[in-house]
Amino acid sequence: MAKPQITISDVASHAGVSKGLVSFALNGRNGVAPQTRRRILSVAAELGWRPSVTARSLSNRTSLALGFVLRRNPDVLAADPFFAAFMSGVESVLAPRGWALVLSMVSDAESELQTYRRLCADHRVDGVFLSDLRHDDARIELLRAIGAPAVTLGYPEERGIFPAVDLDDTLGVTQMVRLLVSQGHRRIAHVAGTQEMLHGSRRRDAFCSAMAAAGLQPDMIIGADFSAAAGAQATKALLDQRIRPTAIVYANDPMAIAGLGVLQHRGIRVPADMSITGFDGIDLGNYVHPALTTVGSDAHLWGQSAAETLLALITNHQAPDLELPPAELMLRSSTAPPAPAGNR
Amino acid sequence: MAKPQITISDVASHAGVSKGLVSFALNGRNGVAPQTRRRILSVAAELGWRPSVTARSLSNRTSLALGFVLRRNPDVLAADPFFAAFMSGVESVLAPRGWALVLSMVSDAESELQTYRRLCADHRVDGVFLSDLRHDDARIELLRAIGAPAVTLGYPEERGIFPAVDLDDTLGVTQMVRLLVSQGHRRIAHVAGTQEMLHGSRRRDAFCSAMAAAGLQPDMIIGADFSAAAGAQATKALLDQRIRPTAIVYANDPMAIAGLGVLQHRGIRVPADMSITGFDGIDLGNYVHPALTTVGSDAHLWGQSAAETLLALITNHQAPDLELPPAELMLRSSTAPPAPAGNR
DNA sequence: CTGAAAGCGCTTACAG
DNA sequence: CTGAAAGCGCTTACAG
Repeated sequence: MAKPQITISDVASHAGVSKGLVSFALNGRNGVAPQTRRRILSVAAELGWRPSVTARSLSNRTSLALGFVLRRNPDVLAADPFFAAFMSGVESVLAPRGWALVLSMVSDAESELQTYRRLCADHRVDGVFLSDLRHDDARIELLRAIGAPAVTLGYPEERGIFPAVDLDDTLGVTQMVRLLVSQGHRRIAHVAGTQEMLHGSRRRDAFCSAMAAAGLQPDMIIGADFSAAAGAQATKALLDQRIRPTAIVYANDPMAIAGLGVLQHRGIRVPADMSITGFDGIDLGNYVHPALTTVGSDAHLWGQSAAETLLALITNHQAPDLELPPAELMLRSSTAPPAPAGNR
Repeated sequence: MAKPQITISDVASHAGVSKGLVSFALNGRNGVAPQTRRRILSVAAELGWRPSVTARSLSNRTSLALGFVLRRNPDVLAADPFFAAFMSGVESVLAPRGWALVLSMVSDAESELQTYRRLCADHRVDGVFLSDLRHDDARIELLRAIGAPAVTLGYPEERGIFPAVDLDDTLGVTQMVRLLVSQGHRRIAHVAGTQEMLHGSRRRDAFCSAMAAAGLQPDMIIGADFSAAAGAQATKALLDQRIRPTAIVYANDPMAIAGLGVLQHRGIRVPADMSITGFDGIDLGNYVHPALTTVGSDAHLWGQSAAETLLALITNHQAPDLELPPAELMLRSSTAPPAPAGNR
């Protein structure tokens, strides 16, 4: 990190021009003779000049970095495949352009807001990603007030403030219910995710609608929080009811896998005695037995699109909403027609 | 991100001193009368002054940020609980001090080196974490040449270049083997992790030593790469051998969970017919059936300690190696004495 | 099309 | 103990 750093002045003197011109050439601004520009650029390349990000930031009030702050229980996060894939998508657009990703992990709402505030006030980032949208999400108002560019993953309650990159997850729930209904299930339960989160309540609502559409009562819904522990708990509660469901639609895969563990523990065969479905399409779901039927979304693409949208917003001061292909049903082996009534 | 930013000059004029003095007061350098310092600090607080990170970086050649570059298959990463917990540990020391974490995800060795080089050359970070150490790890030499402060997770092959924060994982393997042996197992297999990685080969070596110590041949070792897919594959290979093991020690939890799926699929009862053990202590392991006996390490503490060590290295230009408490055996339900011979 | 100069907001010798 | 000034490495009006 020492190294006799070569600067714009070196390039300027070697090329026999002023620093200003070098800067113009570098940034592709017009007002530089094509020939001069070429000369400058080649000198810069020869010298191996890397313009200082810091110096540029100071003049520009720009940082060439994007921010991501994650408020999550580490256990839930660890089991969640979303972020690794999402971030590799983000990186795939940032790296080639020389941008960086600043990541923060926080545990509560207060430090989450604090972190966004700090990141922006310190000009550490030029824009931020907003994930895990919640009802009455305080982050939206904060960032609007600060005037920070942001992109939301999915639509927030109030649209139009920031561009959204959306990937529909309700269709998957609907398809799941239809699948189960078509297999003959009538008593279908739902183990819901955190209801403060938009995607938690959205999946639950989609479940209710789909049930209603099939003429069924969505009366077996248990609240959980996306964690494996809660998934197991909810499953036990469901099994202890007087009337058991014949199928369970979980709001994410880790809860489904934990539920599967409970079912196996109680000697309930999946899918013969009970059908289950997950949500997210995590890799491990492919390898449990039976392989988990789930809904998979392309998190890598999501990250890529969100990064592109945010970059566009930063440079153009506006960017359109983007609708990604909806999450797809991944039919595997964890559902089957319900056992004949006598078998229960 | 607009906001009429208040600067050191504002503070200086309000306090009736020069910018230099404000800077001295802020940075706790001596040469400032205690009373003056107090006045300056209180004016700064009143005005709500946040010294510009960028400006400071430019003068200082310092960035107040640490770098983490991750080279991983997103699928493997997603199933790995390590990084979420590790990073929350890192964050817990960075955030209070106003430092940030710059995260990169890359897929191959070349872009990994490239990323380290860029991060350091651009002064985007003041130091970096080195995880997933490999044999002949090119990153070590690169960072040594650059002169970048770095801390390694675990000891690299050549010690003493950078401080290491180590958490022994061989003891856990040894205990695992001893446990199985004490339960009567003799044919114990190992599904190994990526051998280019130090922790992959280290766990394998520990397995061999422990077997040898028990007077057993470590002749049932299958190579895998820490992914669930490879874990399933390896398990099938093991089952297709003429002589089957009675227990399988997996190098990580996702492989063990995938292996469990294969065993269940083939109707092999765990632990009655086959004992299995994992490694890492991921949350989900608690909820599969049977709950996975594994070895758990405190990744949060690891992150915290690594961050502290790296910060110390940056400010003091040296920091001692740190040895964390070894990973602990988490005894759950996936092992039992082998079935009587006739039962196979 | 090009140059000289001021400015971004800090830090740090150098004088006093 | 304190002030005035130069410097970090860029960018950007402003002149020509």
